[in-house]
Amino acid sequence: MATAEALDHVVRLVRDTFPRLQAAADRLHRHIGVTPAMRAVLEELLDGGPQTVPAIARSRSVSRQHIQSLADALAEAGLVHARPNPAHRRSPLLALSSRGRAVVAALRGAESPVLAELAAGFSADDIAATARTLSGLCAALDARRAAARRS
Amino acid sequence: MATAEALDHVVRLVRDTFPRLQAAADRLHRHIGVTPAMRAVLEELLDGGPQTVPAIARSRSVSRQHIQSLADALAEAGLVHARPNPAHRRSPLLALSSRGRAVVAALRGAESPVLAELAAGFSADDIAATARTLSGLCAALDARRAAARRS
DNA sequence: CCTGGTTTGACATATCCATTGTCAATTTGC
DNA sequence: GCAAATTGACAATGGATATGTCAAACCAGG
Repeated sequence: MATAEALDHVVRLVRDTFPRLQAAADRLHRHIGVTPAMRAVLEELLDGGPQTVPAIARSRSVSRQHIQSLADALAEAGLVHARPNPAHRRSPLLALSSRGRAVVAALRGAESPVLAELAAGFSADDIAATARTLSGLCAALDARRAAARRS
Repeated sequence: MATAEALDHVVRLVRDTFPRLQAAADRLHRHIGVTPAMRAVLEELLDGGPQTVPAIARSRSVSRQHIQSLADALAEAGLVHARPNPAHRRSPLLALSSRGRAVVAALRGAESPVLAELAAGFSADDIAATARTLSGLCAALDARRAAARRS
């Protein structure tokens, strides 16, 4: 079992790492004309198929209003389109357009050599342990948050 | 050596984890009256001793203007004070006030039981591997950024 | 059916993090 | 000393995200 101090260290590292990742990805996104948040929506649609705005918001634990504004921007840019939702007249399903698919592919393609270069510096075991830790941490934080919300 | 795919997974987890950590910390900070970014400055001063605004900005790789505005707010709140800098007349050293020290202590004290609870869910080895990975990742990203800036 | 609670879209407002740019004062390295 | 880098002060901007409100649509229980 880990100590609180060690976990604290990890928490701080996550906070340090995040803005660096954002900065590294930023030029790329700007160049292609999407923001990182928009990209996250595109990837959600790619991985999870067509979904409604509230469904995406729930899956990312953010407000539906925020996703709505991203979705509006993506629709205006022609990267997603709304298709009628048989299950709900007012809430259309968002689906990637072919341009949207191309944008995700372009982003991933541009990143993959960088990731490969960075990956060379790490052992597969450490990376696997990191993934375990972070996904566990996400789950634990979600559970706490749900508990807090109920009370 | 790790694969690009595995590292990509970790990158996405960092992006998922970060806002959850922010949200978890937020109520606490709001309650005490500092923002997470202000807290980071306070901790930098606690760990690194009195420093100038540009020094803090460099250590966190953010713009000095941003740190300046946080420092101004902290000074107004009485959590830090400027003391004359023997090495630079225009650029004072920021130091924690006793109230600032108390605020950091209060934040840490409030967090530590939560951290301990969360830490129980992880093995010490995984946490150590995670810390290694993230600090390596930060260093690699800093190096890339420095290289990009020079060119 | 119909009525009440829940979900949704649309719109407005606010907060925080962080950047970039500019100017004048200062410091520093040659 | 003088040119180049550093610094503080101010301004503008942008992005991620949260809340709050209202009206339309949906769903489930009588």
